[in-house]
Amino acid sequence: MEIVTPKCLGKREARKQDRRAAILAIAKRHFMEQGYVGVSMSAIAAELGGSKGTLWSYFASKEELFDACVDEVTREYREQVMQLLVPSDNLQATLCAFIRSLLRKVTSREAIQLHRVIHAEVERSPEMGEIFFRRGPQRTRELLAAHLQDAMHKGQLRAADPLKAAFALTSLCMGSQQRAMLGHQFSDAEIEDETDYIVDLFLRAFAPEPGAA
Amino acid sequence: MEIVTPKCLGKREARKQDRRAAILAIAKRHFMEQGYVGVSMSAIAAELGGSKGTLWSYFASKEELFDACVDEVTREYREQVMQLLVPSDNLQATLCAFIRSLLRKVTSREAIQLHRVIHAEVERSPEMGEIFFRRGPQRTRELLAAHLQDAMHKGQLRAADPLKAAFALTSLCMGSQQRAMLGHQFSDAEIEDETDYIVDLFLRAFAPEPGAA
DNA sequence: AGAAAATCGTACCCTATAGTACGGTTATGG
DNA sequence: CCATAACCGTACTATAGGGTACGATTTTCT
Repeated sequence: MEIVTPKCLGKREARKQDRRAAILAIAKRHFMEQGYVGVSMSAIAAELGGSKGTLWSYFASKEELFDACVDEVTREYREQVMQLLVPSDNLQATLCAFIRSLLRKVTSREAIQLHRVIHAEVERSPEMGEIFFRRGPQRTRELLAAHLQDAMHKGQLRAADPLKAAFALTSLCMGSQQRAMLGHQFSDAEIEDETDYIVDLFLRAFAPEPGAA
Repeated sequence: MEIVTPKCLGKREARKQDRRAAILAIAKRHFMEQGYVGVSMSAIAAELGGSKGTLWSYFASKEELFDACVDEVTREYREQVMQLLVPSDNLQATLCAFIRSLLRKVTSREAIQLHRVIHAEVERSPEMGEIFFRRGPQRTRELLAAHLQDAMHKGQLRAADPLKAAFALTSLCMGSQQRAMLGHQFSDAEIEDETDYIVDLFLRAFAPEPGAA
């Protein structure tokens, strides 16, 4: 039976996995750069180097390949965004670092492309949007919320619903994302300015109330 | 009869304009609902009722027709959004009314579809995004900024760059738009809550400073 | 009425592209 | 060493869709 054999794969199996990964990598790049309709299976097969029959032996249709790509890209994206929050003892510094990273991330070319593709796909399968939202932006906000709640307990911020506060803080970055999605390229200086502005605004809005202990 | 015919067009010209408008109306609906690639010229011609030749006699290509549609839709959209700010003597009430309308607008089905289509088109013609941004969201912000500047002069808000403040206020609505673009349907109650939350947050962040005159 | 413009219906061309078929070839495993 | 699974190359099918051609017909202008 040998269930616990993580890798006692023969060369056959190994090669198949490599091949599948190679196909996914190529397809991912193409789909993210040119969208679903902009990419032909023939083009992918051509770059892959083999014959079209081989490609179809791994993915039975264009849709199946595309779905696999979206799965992987969203997973990677989420994992990257989740790492942006690095706690420190200074609240303002923590928030600045987080917002700076988040702004960089959401205005990056790859994020723009991913959002574009996702948005286009929500039409075809509406549940995908909800899935993406819950596993992407929502998780980030939950993580951030936990941190804000800490700060609230410490009296660094006024008491409030931490999830809504996190939603507000990240929403403040969405204006920039909108501009990015409409073609604007942000410079480092712009990111820096925007970061400071957002954090300052947030800290004012959630400043501890004078009367509180 | 001659009811002050602003345009002494013969029936020929009149009919041509009607026809053109009819084509645009049909094409607009199709493009907004199914995107550029999702619509075939044959389908538009079929719904129009005539022959394909006629369609091509009005618009020389699919791209030309599409561009005309985007022009019109963005113009309508902008005009509608520009009317959302109705000044009153109560700042909070004014902002609430504006934000409520804006949230409703940016989460509406038609706005979502428009943004989707625009986003998809930025790839093909990057300058379109910039044009849309300047004539759409940016104009709204300028209008709002003028109003905020008034409030700042009156001491209802602390002195600050009004355009950046307007950008922040509208950014706060973008989180909701993101959710809408990912498929979430907002209820009236959600809009109401979100409105109150955003305006409260904004007013806290831009509260007049204690030391000021 | 008669010329001119627009329209119609329909058949057609051309290209792109998803997906298939198949016979020959190479690598893998036992 | 041989059976077999994967692979290759290439040619092929089928369909969709943008765009054209053209003769017949209707509508409008003068």
